[in-house]
Order: sequence, then C-alpha cells, then structure tokens
Amino acid sequence: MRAVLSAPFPMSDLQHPDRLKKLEQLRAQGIDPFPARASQPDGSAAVADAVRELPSGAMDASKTLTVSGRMRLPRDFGKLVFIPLLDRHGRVQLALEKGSRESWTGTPAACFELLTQLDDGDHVEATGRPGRTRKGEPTLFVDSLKLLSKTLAPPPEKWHGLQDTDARFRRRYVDLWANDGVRAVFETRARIVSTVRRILDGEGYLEVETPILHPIAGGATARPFVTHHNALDRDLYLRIAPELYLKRLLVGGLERVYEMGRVFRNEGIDTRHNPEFSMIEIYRAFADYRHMMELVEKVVSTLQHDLVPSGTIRWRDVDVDLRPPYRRAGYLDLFREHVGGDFFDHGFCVRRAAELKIPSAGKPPEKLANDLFEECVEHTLVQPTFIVDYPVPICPLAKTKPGDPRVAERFEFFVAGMELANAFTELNDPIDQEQRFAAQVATKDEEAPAEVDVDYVQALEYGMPPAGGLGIGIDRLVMLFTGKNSIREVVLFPQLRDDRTAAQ
RNA sequence: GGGGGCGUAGCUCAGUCGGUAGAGCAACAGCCUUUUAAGCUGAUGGCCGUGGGUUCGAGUCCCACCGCCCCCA
Repeated sequence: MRAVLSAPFPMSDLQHPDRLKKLEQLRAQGIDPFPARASQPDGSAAVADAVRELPSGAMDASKTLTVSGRMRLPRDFGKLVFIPLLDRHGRVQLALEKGSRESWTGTPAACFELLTQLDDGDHVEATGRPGRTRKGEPTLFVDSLKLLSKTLAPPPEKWHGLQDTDARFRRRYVDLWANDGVRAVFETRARIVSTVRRILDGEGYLEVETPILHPIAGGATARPFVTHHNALDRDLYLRIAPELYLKRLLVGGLERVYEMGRVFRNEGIDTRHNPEFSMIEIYRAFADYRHMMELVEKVVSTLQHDLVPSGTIRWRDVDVDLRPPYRRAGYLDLFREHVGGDFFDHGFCVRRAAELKIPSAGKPPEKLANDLFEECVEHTLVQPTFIVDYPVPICPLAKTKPGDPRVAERFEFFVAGMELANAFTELNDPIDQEQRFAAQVATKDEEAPAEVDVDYVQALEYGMPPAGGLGIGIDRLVMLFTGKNSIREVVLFPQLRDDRTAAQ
C-alpha cells in the first residue's frame, strides 16, 4: 500500500488509495477535481431564509440558490440521498432525488453519477430549490452538482470528530470543521478583539505599530528570543513588551495610543503559557492608574454585556459574576490577610516560605515576598478583583503613590485566579528611570535587560506627560469568555514539540 | 522540575491471568424515496508511539526515550 502511495505522495502519510483511484477516474471522465473557478454562493444562511415560511414537506420551486462548502458523509437511500454541507454560515442539507414533485423534475442522473466519485470531506457546489423535508429540515433540492476540490485524506469520524488533543492542535485545519464549537471559539476571539478596538477608537486612542525586533529587550521581566540581523551584523531580540516604544509616542505627543499584537517570551510552555501570545498595551497622557481601572471595567463589562447576557460564567464549579463594579483590594492588605504577616518583614517572609516549602535562598527580599503573595493570594481571586497599590520594590516602572512612599500606583486585575491586566501610573522622571534601569542591569538576572536603554531615557529627557498605562492579556481574556482553561484552545496554532514519531 | 494518565485500523475505542489482533464508523461490493450517529447483507483493512530487556512466547511485564493531557511547584 505504501509503495503505491510513495510515487505520487513521497512526502505524505496518506493511507487510502481509494480516493486516489477516484481522482484518476474523474480525470478520465474529463472532470477536473481541482477546478480554477467557483460560483459565488448564496450560502447556507440563504437557504434557511428562503424556507423560513415554508411548512414541512414543501419546496419553493420558483427559487434557485447556490451553496458551496465541504460535504460530509452522504446518507444514501438509493433513489434519494441526503448530504450535509458545511460553510461559513453553518450547515445545510442537500437532497438528491430521483423523480419529480410540483414543478420540479428532480435531480439529473448525472449528479448521482458524480456522487459515486465523491467522498466525505470533498468541496462541492450545489444549485437547487430550497425546501423542507417531511421532518422540517431546511434542504436544498439539487439541480446541479459540481466538484470544487477533492479531499484525499480521509476525515475523522463524523460523530466523535478528532479527539486526540495532539492531533487537534497539529491539524487545526481539520479540528475547525470536524469538531463542534472550535470555530465558535475563534469567532468569539475575533469579536473580543474588535470590541476592544471599537471601545478604544471611540475614546480617541490611536492604534499604532511599533518594532517587534528590539535592540534591547525591555518593558517587562522575561527572557527574550534572540535573532540576528545579517546586514547590521548584530543580535536583535523579539519584543517581550511594546511598552517602551509606546511611551516614546507619548513624548511625541500622540497622547492616547494602543497597540494590539504579539509578544514573545522564551519561557516554559504549559496550559497558561505559549511562547508567543497576544496582548494589548494602552497609554493615556494626563491620566493615571485610576483611569486605567475605569477602562478595564469598561472593556470587561462591555464584553460581558455582549457575550454573557446572564452576567455569570462557570469556573471550576463556581459562578463568576462579571457584572461591574469590580472589587478593589490593597496589595498589602491582601498580603496580610492571606500570607499572615507584613510584606516588608523579611524575617517573617523567610519563615513563612520555609513552611510553604518555597525556596528562598538567593532571592531578594521583595522577590521572596511577592512569591508568597502569588502562592497564597492569587488563586483566591475568583471574582473580578483589582489588586491595587503594589510595594515599590516590585514596580520598576510605576510612580510612587502620593502620601505613601512604600507603595506604587499599580494594579493588576484578576478573574478566575488569572491575571488579566496590569497597569501603572507611569514613571516619567528620566533620572529616576535611569537609576532603576541601572539597578536592574546590575542584578545580572537572566530576565533583566543586559544594558540600560539609554535611548528611552533620552526620550524621557524630552519630557513625557504624566500618564496611565495598561496591558491586557488577550488570550486570557478569550479563555475567560469562552470557558477554556488552556491557552492552546484559544490560539489557532499553539507551539508544540516536534513529533518525531509522526515524521518517522 | 515533581506526580498521575494516555499513545492499538483513516477516525472513536475495547483488549481479562503473558498464549493466533477486536468492535463501531469510514472506505469497498450490494439492497433501500424523507434521512439527519439512518438501516440491512457481504468482503476488506494492523510497525499495538520508538528502542532495548525478561520469557518457549510480549499489545500486555521491566527499563529508557518521544509526544499529548491533567494536577502540583
């Protein structure tokens, strides 16, 4: 069998010569299995519209409609055949019928003949009369049938679809139509993205595009991917955050800017992390983190209104109420409540870390304390919550709160134990900024930048207006609103390890 | 990084105590004019993830590796 296939498909793993045989038969009959032209279809939705007023068993012989799409398994009754057809609107049923009804003479014999060469998964174009079967199913009674594209690989079983998660992600192009609900996730994702854009555009924000290739990977704490520019003969980093470029634009006077796009972090892969993921960063001049909190509330509550009319979603047996307003809680208060001591009490933190079996050796005090926070607090934040006013040592890019030198104006927004957003009142003092950058570089931490971004500091020297900045994790937002607990379910082509067994 | 689970026909899955590899769907040959997981008859289809080991004999037991999923850190 493999020998038969190795000639036409040296690179392929196709197991079924039956479809190849049909391909040859079609060509022998003068039928192109991959024609260059297709008619513009009316679509399955047009059939549904046309039969809206028709009773079961009736057909509107005065109308002619065309639908095109992927056919699924025909149900063959000899002189009557039903074929499900999938298109971008959904699905509709084709009927091929021998014999006449009303003013319709039935489906030509040539269509039945063609059908013997067609298979589950082929793309076809059908023209016919809209109607309903006796059971009321909207149906196109076919006058003509054309093959648009032959499918050589056998599709997954019609009932169970493609269950193996590995295969689903590697062959997403099959998953999207063979499994119910997958397409809907990505339609919801597109709707979320466009809703967020619409809100920001409506408030006068300018959408911009900044470099993805960065000479210095800054704006976040993460290990970057390294690449190399040949003509410049220098290494560049894939961006870990667009932040520093967007704030340069505030210096440039754009006042309200956002960028939605991909960032890249060279870290582990699990149910919440993909090496490339989508985020939106938003900056607004003459504003601070309070305005950003209002913006988060507006975005999430608008999405709730559009996508979850009931107001609550189910997360691990808990109802999460997404209707505003959202709870606001101080970081230091939450720390005291759930960790059981004071953030700045290093002795306490070391003891508590030992109890919780969290390694503390070699960590700066604020890093250890924040690890305790993440361990003890974050998973408790199921209902939408703003954590506000973070300790200064863990906020290198935020301004100190007026009247309280211990905390910085920063918040994170949590829902369902997931961090969805992170915002600051942005630091705009160039001297302070340069010192903080230098301190980061001095740690020689793998996740810290290797050098001070002097160009950014120089930009600040030209004067950046006071501003609020906000980042929202798009993938996590989609996970929340589609009820998926793995990022791989909301990214079309998630990063996977090499499948060497498949490649042989 | 630690623990658990999974990998068998194109797809979905069984496979008992170690003894000739199983079912449903698809595909193939037929029957059938209102089905929608249609039904019925017949005949097909296997590198049991990969590599070692134990054994007279391994899908099954042991070891290593590859991939995916879940939980924890």
